[in-house]
Amino acid sequence: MDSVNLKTLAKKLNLSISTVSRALRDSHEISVKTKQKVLALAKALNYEPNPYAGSLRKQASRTIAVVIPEVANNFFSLAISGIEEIAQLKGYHVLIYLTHDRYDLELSIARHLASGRVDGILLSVSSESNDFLHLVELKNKNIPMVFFDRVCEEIDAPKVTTDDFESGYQATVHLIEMGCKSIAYLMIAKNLSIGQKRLEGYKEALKDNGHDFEERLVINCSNDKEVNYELIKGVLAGANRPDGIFASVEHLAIASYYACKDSGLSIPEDVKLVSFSNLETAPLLNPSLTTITQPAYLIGKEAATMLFRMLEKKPINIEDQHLELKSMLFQRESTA
Amino acid sequence: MDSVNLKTLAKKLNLSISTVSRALRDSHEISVKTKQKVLALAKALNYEPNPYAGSLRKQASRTIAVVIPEVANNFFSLAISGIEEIAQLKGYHVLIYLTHDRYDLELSIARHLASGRVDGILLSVSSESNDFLHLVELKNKNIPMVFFDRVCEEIDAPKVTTDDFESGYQATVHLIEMGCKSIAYLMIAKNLSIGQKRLEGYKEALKDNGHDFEERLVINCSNDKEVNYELIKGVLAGANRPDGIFASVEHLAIASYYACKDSGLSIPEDVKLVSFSNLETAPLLNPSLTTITQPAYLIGKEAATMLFRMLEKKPINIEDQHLELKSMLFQRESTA
DNA sequence: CTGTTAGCGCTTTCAG
DNA sequence: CTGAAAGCGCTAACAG
Repeated sequence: MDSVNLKTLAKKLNLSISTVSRALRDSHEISVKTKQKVLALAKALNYEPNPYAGSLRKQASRTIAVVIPEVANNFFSLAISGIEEIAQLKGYHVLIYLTHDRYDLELSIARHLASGRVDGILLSVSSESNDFLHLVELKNKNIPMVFFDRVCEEIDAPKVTTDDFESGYQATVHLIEMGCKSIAYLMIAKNLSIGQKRLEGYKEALKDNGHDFEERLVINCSNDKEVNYELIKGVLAGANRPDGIFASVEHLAIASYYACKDSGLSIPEDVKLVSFSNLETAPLLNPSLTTITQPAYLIGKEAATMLFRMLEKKPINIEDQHLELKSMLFQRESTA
Repeated sequence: MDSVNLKTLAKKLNLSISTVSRALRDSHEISVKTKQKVLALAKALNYEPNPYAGSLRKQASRTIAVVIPEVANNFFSLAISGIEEIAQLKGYHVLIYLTHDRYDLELSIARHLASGRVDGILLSVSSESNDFLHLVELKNKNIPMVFFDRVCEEIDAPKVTTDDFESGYQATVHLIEMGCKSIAYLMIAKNLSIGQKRLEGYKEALKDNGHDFEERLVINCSNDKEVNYELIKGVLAGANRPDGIFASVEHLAIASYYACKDSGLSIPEDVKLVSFSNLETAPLLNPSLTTITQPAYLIGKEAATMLFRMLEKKPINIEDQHLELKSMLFQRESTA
């Protein structure tokens, strides 16, 4: 209860609360002398305005929410870095919410965020969410929202992603160039846009290179790493096993790695592996691994920047409604 | 301005605001009938209480702050996961602040947090901070605070870390057992407790195994990866270059990796490398790398649990004032 | 240039 | 069991 507030300052200076308030906000209708006195005392007493009083009064919290499936994943870690940097620059605070890819959590978080706790939201949808009414509701509350990476196509809001189609295409071409005849595509939860887009790139690349598309080579993976491991092992055990694997996300590459190893297959001799991965060190640690690296940090920054444009009521160009940033094919050595 | 609040509900139900408020908090002095009516309407209208009004009134925000050097680092990502999980369980919100290892940022963040924005703080100090007055001030404000990983020894607050001495010892013994005669220790910014503790373990292990400690083999590294790279290259170029490297943090291992490569030295033939790393995949990707993995997720959980004990005014056992969790030496193959 | 006052949405005495 | 009223700390009309 020793907290110093406007009242404390006002009393000590024999001024009214409003004068002190205005002095601190450097209002032009306060004399320089008074301002100095107020500032001096405020500094001396380490005055820090109560953020919640301000938020209540102004109906704005200078806080944004970042809602993501998980953070123990290089992509999201880097994205958060980018987001936090922009937020700090703008004087905003960042709340983190993890959905663990669970629909129920995403739902309750979304519901809660309608309370006015935040001025804006950066969201990457969870893989379990088929239904997105909760997001529509949020949008209807007029809370600015930007999707990043795992976007919700059905909602009209700015989106920032990688060039998923293009990089799916590149990855596949890469495997074909390495001599693969039969390439498996490991797909992340199939209601995610990224999995779909990358799949389309994969298909197109096959077509353009005279390879037949085979349904059996599209492996629908889940969030359960054990299950995925078994699934991949099954694929590798089959009669006409693939000689190339394209993992659409990092943890599927890891599962593939184990699956190959435990099946007595070596990478890249028996099976060539290319994967999305934001682990910059992966190809360093293992030259035989080709990765597609997303500009995660940049994606975070761009998404945040977009959100702040909305918060500042600045217009957003139509071509920026869906920003697609280029990913990079990272290949340490040619392993022909 | 379409937000539904207590007034809205009260009006529609011909009840007073206070009755509605009490009904929603399930107060025993409200009739079951009224409660049901209120709850029903609240649900129908998607009522969400304004968090800032509550925080202002109750002088408590159900929010904690996590202040860390960076998030694009597996240790902190995992720690955040642990923290967030506990927080969500307790119905708390999590604010993230990154210091980028800069003292000035840590200072201004600490200052701000004295405003009452959060009920408690989880902090990992930045490597640039020699001075910790700002943290003392925070403590004097009686804001519960728990240090994790990079702790501040000088402040009397609960701490959660790994067994840094022990694992420094283990890592060194490991290198000695691999046959190293001359082991370099790459130390992170020297005012960090973790670097010191690990160094002590290193020294002790040398002593216990009849190796002389050489000052020149303790390399004081910085936060600048380029600089570290050059530093390590210099060490490797010297006349009596080390045949073993113990990297006290992950990014120093990566720098070593590059430095060895570019010096024409191979790992582990010429130089054995052991490093702290929370990249579970590192030894998988490269079997020659031995890592010490911290239980990052657990550290986050324990630190958060401790903080909530403080928030709930529960006593903390003296032996828990500094929790040291065991790290694991992760070694894929014996590379003798 | 400064002060008075109302009110943001909520909880919580205090009255009935 | 329900209502009236005060007040958390701050901002912003409105007065002077």
